[in-house]
Amino acid sequence: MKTNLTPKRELSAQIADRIRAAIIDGALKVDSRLPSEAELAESFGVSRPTVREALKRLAAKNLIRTQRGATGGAFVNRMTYREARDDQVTTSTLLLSMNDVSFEAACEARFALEVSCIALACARREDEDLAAMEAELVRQADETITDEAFCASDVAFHRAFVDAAKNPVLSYQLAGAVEAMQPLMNLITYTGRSRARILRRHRRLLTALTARDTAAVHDALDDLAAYTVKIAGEVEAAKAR
Amino acid sequence: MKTNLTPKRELSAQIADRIRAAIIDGALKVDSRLPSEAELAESFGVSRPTVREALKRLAAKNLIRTQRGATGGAFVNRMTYREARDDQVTTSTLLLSMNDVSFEAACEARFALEVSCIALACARREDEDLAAMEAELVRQADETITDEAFCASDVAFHRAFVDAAKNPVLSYQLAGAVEAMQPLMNLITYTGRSRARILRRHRRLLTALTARDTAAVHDALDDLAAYTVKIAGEVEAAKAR
DNA sequence: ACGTTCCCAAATGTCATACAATTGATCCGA
DNA sequence: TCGGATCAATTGTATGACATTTGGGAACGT
Repeated sequence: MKTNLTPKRELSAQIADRIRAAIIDGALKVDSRLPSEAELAESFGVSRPTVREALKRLAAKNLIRTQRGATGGAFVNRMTYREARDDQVTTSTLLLSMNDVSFEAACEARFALEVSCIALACARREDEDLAAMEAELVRQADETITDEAFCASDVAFHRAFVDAAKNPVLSYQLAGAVEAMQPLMNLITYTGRSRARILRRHRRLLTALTARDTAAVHDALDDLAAYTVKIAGEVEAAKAR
Repeated sequence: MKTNLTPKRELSAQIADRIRAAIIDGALKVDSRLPSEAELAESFGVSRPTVREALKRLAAKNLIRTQRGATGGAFVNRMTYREARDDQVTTSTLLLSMNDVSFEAACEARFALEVSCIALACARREDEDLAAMEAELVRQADETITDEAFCASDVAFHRAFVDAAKNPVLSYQLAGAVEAMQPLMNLITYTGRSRARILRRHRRLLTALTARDTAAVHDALDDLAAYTVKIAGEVEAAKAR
């Protein structure tokens, strides 16, 4: 972590890269303390503000946390599923909103990914998973909730389905894909009829999952994907008028 | 973006949050220029180093880019698939390495996710996709390459398969899952026999994709997943001795 | 000997200022 | 008109100082 810094790129970026590399290859272990800012500044031959900029870059990525006081300093942060997921959601959301990805493409990816946990979910789902999904269906049946609340419940329903696969890595990956879609889904106005149809398909999915019937879950998901794209198209057509 | 800053949290973090929120909700559009550091410092009532720490936090997340010179400044960055993917790979890699995720769980998630592009890949694969995969098989057949090179080619083969689905959102999501596994895969020593068996399964997958036979691709993937877990178990058992 | 209080040292957080480096724009001259 | 020197704006870096937080230890009293 001590080779010379080139004057080409920003020093703070190079220093951040060095420290990140040290964390990734295990030279700096979780919860270990980095040298103080003054020591880092001297060892890299730069000023303290430059070191601080480097540390802020790492803090922004949740790689380190800082603590003030006598025994304070910068510590290697244990990456949690929660932090990683939140990060991925905002990144995915921005990616979709900034690159005018078509609703169809995003929707296609989202439902395709969800297919990947069908087999595992059917094999491992427990009563509490079914209960969580059922609770969301109750919410969705309430016709007085807003479109945003309906969408949020939709997302929660699908996340509960994903969690039923009982694989945290899979949950983490899929949470990003599913939640990143929500802003796009929120653009859709849900009529009473479309809500009823979505609810019916959700119900069908839950029933199939309860029966551990992978083929039926697959059908329900495909059906839901097709209907989602369909009403998105209708909304867009209506907006064009 | 101008409400008062509380003295509780670090000022640079609060400022970064404000600007990030402005970007996410669209108040700051892609490629638009932020006020100069001096102007931001004055408008937030803080010093320039503090503003710079905030900007570095945003730069670390690829939300902005900075440019020196007369017409320079900080600009809202268009999030690219490439940047988002690289980010996700390092995050996923750290997540796996720091939380002692079992090889089985990670492997299960990885292959489950790959299943999601079978249908699309079979429907849309073009000759160039097949050629890219074939090229990797040639590399893997070379018995003189290192284990690391073999793993890298393995990853490239699967990425080519994913790309055949012709959905950038899907490619982005799966690239993270597939590439994040590479460090774990690198721990495995590939004997001549296991390489031959992996190669045979890869060949089988490619043949099925060429024929657009979804069921056969599915079988090949399942077979590959099972074999990967099996040799990982053997390697671990060997290490235990 | 024990507990409480107070003070201090170490570290991060913030500020002010200055200078260096870069880069597009402008002006001027041939 | 074109080319080049100059300029001004902006970010990058350095220096030094002070504020704030926080744990630990010394001093003190009981």
